[in-house]
Formats: sequence, C-alpha cells, structure tokens
Amino acid sequence: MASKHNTIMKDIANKIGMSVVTVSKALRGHPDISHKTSQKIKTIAKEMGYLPNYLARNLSARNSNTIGVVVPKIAHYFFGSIIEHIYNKAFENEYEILLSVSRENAKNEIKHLQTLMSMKVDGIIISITQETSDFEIFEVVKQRGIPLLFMDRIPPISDVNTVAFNDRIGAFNAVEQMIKVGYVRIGHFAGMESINIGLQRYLGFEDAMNKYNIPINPDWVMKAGFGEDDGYNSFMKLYSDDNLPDAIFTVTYPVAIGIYKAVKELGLKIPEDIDVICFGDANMQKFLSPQLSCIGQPTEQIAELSMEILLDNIRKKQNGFSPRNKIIETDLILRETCINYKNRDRILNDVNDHNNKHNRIVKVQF
Amino acid sequence: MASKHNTIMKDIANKIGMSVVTVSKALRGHPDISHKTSQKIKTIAKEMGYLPNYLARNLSARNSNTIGVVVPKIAHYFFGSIIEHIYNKAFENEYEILLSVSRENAKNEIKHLQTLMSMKVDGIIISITQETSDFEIFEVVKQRGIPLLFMDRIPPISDVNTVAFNDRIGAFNAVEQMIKVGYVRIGHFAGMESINIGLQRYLGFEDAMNKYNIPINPDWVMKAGFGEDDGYNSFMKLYSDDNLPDAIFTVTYPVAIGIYKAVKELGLKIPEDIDVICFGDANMQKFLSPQLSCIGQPTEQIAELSMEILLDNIRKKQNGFSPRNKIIETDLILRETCINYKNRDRILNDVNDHNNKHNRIVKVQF
DNA sequence: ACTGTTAAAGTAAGCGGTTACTTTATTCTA
DNA sequence: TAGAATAAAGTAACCGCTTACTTTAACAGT
Repeated sequence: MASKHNTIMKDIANKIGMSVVTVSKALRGHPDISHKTSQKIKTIAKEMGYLPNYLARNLSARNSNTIGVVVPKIAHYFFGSIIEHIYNKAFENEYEILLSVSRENAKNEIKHLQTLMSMKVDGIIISITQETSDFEIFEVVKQRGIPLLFMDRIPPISDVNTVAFNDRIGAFNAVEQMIKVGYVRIGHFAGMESINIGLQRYLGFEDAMNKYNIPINPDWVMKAGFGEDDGYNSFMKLYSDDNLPDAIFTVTYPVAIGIYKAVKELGLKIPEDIDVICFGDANMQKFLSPQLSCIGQPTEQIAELSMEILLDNIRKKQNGFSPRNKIIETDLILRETCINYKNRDRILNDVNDHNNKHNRIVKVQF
Repeated sequence: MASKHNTIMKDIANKIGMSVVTVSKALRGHPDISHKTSQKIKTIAKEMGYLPNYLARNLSARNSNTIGVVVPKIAHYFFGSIIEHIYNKAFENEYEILLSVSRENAKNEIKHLQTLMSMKVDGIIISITQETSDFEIFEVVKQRGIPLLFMDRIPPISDVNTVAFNDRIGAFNAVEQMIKVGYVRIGHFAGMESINIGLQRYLGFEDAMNKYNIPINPDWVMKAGFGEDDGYNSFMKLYSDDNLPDAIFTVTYPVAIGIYKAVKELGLKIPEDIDVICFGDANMQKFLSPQLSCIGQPTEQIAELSMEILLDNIRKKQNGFSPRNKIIETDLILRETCINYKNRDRILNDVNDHNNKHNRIVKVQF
C-alpha cells in the first residue's frame, strides 16, 4: 500500500499558520485575501500537491460544474460525433460531462436520470430512447429546478428546451430528390411514430409524395426501429414477398446499411435493382459502394447549440429563463445513390430553385 | 421558477418523528433498525420523492461508486465500442462512469486525470494519448491509492494493471498472411514507436519479414500517427515518389481508410494496384469495396477484463492487491484484401497449422 | 482625537450524509 | 429477580469545503 499522500486545506493552513477559510479564499482568488498571502498559499498548495475535493466543494457550493448527458447509443457515428462536440464545448467552459447510455431502454433512462440528479448535475442534455412513453421523470427533473434540454429526440411535452433538426423538411428533400430522378415506386423504412424523429420524417415523406401526387403504397412503408437489423429485416421481408419498390428512403443510416447488407447477400445491385437514400450522414458512407446519398445533420451545430442554451439556462436559472426551441436545417448530400447523371442539369436547376425558396444551401456533391 | 421540491433525510425524519440517523440506516437496510420501521421509512421516502445526495454520501462514505475513464478519442469504432461495453459492465455493478476524452493531447490528459481525482473516483481506466511521454501524473494517481488500469495503450512504467492485445503476434499474423499470399514488396504504415501499440506492431511486422528472410525497405515504413490523414498523407507521399510497395500493413484501421481514400482519388485499384491489411476491425470494413481484411481486436473482451480487474482492485484495495498484466489474443479476419483465391487451400492449411501451434482460433472469412 | 471606512483575516455554522459510540428498553439466563 | 445480553433507536462528531458574519488593525476625514 502506497501511503496516500492526500493534502487537504487544513494541512496547508497548518503549514503557514493561518485558517482554513483563508486558504479557501486565497485559492479561489477571493479579494478578502491580500495578493501576497494569496500567492504564498498558492505556491505552497502546489508544492504539497494539493487537489481540491470536488465532492466537498460542490456539496457546500451547491453546484457541481457538471453536466449530465443521456443518449440511447454511443458506438454510432451520429451520437459519437455529437458527444465529442459536447465534450469540447464543456471543456472550454470548465464543465465536466457525466455521460449515461440508456441503450434504447426506458427503464435505464429513468435510472440514469435519477443518478444524475443524485450527482447534483447542473443541467441535463438528453436524447430519449425510441421506446420512452412515460414522461413523468422529466417533470420531476423540471420540478427540481434542474435545467433540462432535449436534443434531436424529443418527447411531446411543453415548456422545455429543445434543439432538433428539421426532420420534416429534410425527409421531404430526400424524397423529392428521389421523385426528381424519376422514381415513383418509392418505399420508406420508417421509425416508430411515437417518437418525433420517426413521425416527422414520415410526414416529410408523405408531404413529398402528396405534392407530386404519388400514391403511397402501405406495403412499402415499414415502421420499425432505427438499427441495422431493422433495415435488413424489412428488406428481406419485402424481397421474400417479391414486392420490392424501386427506391427506399430510410429513417436513419444504420437502416440503410442494413439494406446494403441484405442486398449484398441477395446478390442484388444498388442502384440498379434497388436505390437508397437515408436520413443521417456518417463517415463510412463515402466508402460504401455505391456511395450513399443522404440528409446530412450538422452534428457540431446541434451539440454546440444545445450546450449554449443549456449553459445559458444554468446561468440564468435564478432570474428566470424561458424555454427555447431551436430547429436546425439539414443538408441534402448527393453522392452515388438516387442520382441520375442524365438528369444532372435539371437537378442542379431544381436545387437552385429550392435554395432560393428556402434561403438555404442544399449541397450537391456529384 | 418551479418550487424545488427537494426532499432530504431530515424531512423524512421530521415527518415520522425519528432521527436522521435512523432514516439513513433504514434506507441502507442497516440491521440496527427493525424491519417494521425500515419498511415504513422506505415507503415514506418513496412517497416524498426522496433521492439521495451522492455528493454528501460519498463525502462521508469516502468512496464515490464512480469509475473514471480516459480515452484519446470517442467517435471511433474501437473506442466507441469499448466504452459501450465498459458502460454495460459498470451498470451491472452499480457504478457510474465519468468519461473524459483527451483528444490525443497529453495536457488534456493530465487535466482530466486531476479532475477525476478531485471527483474522488474509485478507480481509473485509461488509454493514453499517442504523445504522452511524461508519466509522473500516473505516479501521483498511484500514490494517492487510486486503482489504475491501462488499457490497450500502455506507458512503459512498472507496477500497474494493464490489459492489452497481443499486438506483436497480431501484426506478425497479418504480415505473414501477406507473405503467404505471395507479396514480398511489403510496406508498413506504422505508428510512433514511443507508444506500445506503435512499437509492438512494428516489431511483429519485423518478425514476419525476418522469418521469411524478406529485407525491409525503410522507404516503405512510414512512422506517423493513427488517423485517417496519416494514412492518406503517407500514401500520397509514396505515390508521388513513384515508390509504391505491392501491399501495405497499417497500424490502425483509420490509416487503412486513409489509403482507400487516396486510392480512390488517384483512380487506383485495391488489391490490383495496391493491397492492404490493417490492425483493428470496424463495422464499416464489411461494406468497403473491397472488404478490408484485418486483425480483429475483441473489444468486448478487453472492456470486460479491464473492468473486472479494476473492480477487483477497488475491492481489495485495503488488503493489498498486486498489479495484473493481461494479454488478449487477436483474430486474423480475412475478407477481400490480402487474399489470393488461388492459394485458398494452402492458406487454410497454414491456418490450421497455426491454430495447432498457438492453441488459438484464427478466423478465416472467405 | 474621534468616528467611519476599508483591508485582511478569523469564527461559527452548515451542506447532507455517515460512522463510532451511547442510551434506553426489552429479553434472556441462572 | 438481579445482572447480562440484545435489539432498536439516538447523539455527537466528522467528511472537506463554503458562506455569512465578526473581529482586528490600519487609515482617512473633519
């Protein structure tokens, strides 16, 4: 056993013959203490290898300089990327992050939220699970006065901070793109409607189909989960029913990956036998064959905006703060699927129109 | 402002006319308290929405039920996957995880380690940055009696827990595979030698080359970092020097991805113009074209083993615990690179030999 | 010279729990 | 039925730090 050399303020105080309070104040740069002694104390603290005990500090100071983050998954480009940016932002602002992963399980989610409250986090950013249907726990968090912000996946409750992508318009853009390329036999591998991103993306799909007067074939609308397996299974189902559409818009990129996997197994070809476009970008999509076109979600933007709003909420907590609801626009990223080179000029033209109308840059990457 | 309804033990004690200590004991199921009152107190606590204050609990109980994890990156399959498994294991054991991301920066690493100590974590699992060269901070952690475990990336210091892959044998297997397929003009995009995984993988490469009496061409050994850019830049360098080998073994999969990117830009073909194999697997490799063969690192295993050893260390801290050093074997995963179908039978034969000799299953996925 | 300010430090109390020790009532033993 | 043992609760102190309030001395103004 190494002898635990754990310096506390008292040790420093004893060493220079002053009180603990003086040491505490000096270390924090409190104006009560003269510059001279303040410097002396800091020097000695460093010499003695003093490290503050945050548990004690936070218990009395009543804030923890810690932000809790709850996400459904982590080994996933979308969340991995967001979390990385949240960390960066937290680090800049001298906050620590307590990360919890609910694994798409509502029970875990509740438990994690309770733990975060017990840890006295200053605020919480959460992306709810696809099965969350009881929203009471969120009321509890609010009741306790802990700033709360929902990111990307948002429950239908009011008076809370939210930051989300414009799922409906994004989905609309994707499906409109499919239509412009000439598809009418269009399917949608959707998410559950109980969660905003599932519902909104479905509605965007519907909007586009309606706008162009294309009937929706319910057989081609598969409402399942957000994972690779869901895409794989849905595709296999349609294939074995011998009822494939010409092109599919998927609710997330893992679902599209599931299709790629199934297609490979079945010896089919993308885009010849089946074309695909998805909601959500990931690094790997550039290396797929063919490269997957998608709706890009600026992860850095959602992470930064979420942190900014939450930090603002934390600072203004005492003097009142009204919830904010932000929507972030998405990008249409065209690569090698759902793109017909013969129509290139027409597409570029349409994209310009769209940009003018929505005051938004749609990226086209041929 | 919502009126913060924050029940504390005192409130419960007042309500039933008993002392705070009784409540504390009851809630923890201490035998001092009769079953009857214990039940009563628990019921009331639930009614009042009591949640313990971990800061207070941990301050007096002197442990935090929290484990600190420091990794260099997070939006990266390898670490993302490991972290996910660490979370699972922590959750099972009722531990919380405090995750810090050093972003391959040694300064950040030190700061995070200090913060974790200030947070009074019960133990720390760390994968050091590629630039960490000052190991004093690790001594400080040890000195303070905080169980510490190095995972995958390990500094050259003694008397610490370590869990790593058998990098040398893994690299050897990869390079031997290249040789068996018939390559002799073999390059290695390596990492820095200052870090174990960089050095060991290089040594494994050397071992294989030596065993088959193939001279190493120093021009083809590029010692850089572990990222996609490093692979891209190294390849571009060799290409512009008009000095490409026939096949390259890369130290990590992002480096291989960098090669894929460069190859695509240059209009070359894998494996015809250049063949590749890498250390480290990722989900995306199955979807690359061609599918990338690699040395698979069982991430669940390293995560679980690390957690088990650390938890054991935490529990046995008082009564002494001697550091453990574990090595996990890797898998040779053959897909569509560095595989010559004409040699299929010979390869399978060799693989069997190898398995017999090393008592280890090498996976071949044709 | 006397009050009013200010600078620089100290004292006491408390954050919300836990631990070690004590008290009180009840039961057991001989 | 006295004395010991046990069950069930309570008291006091403390974990390491912060906040609110107080003290002391030096200095300024009139």
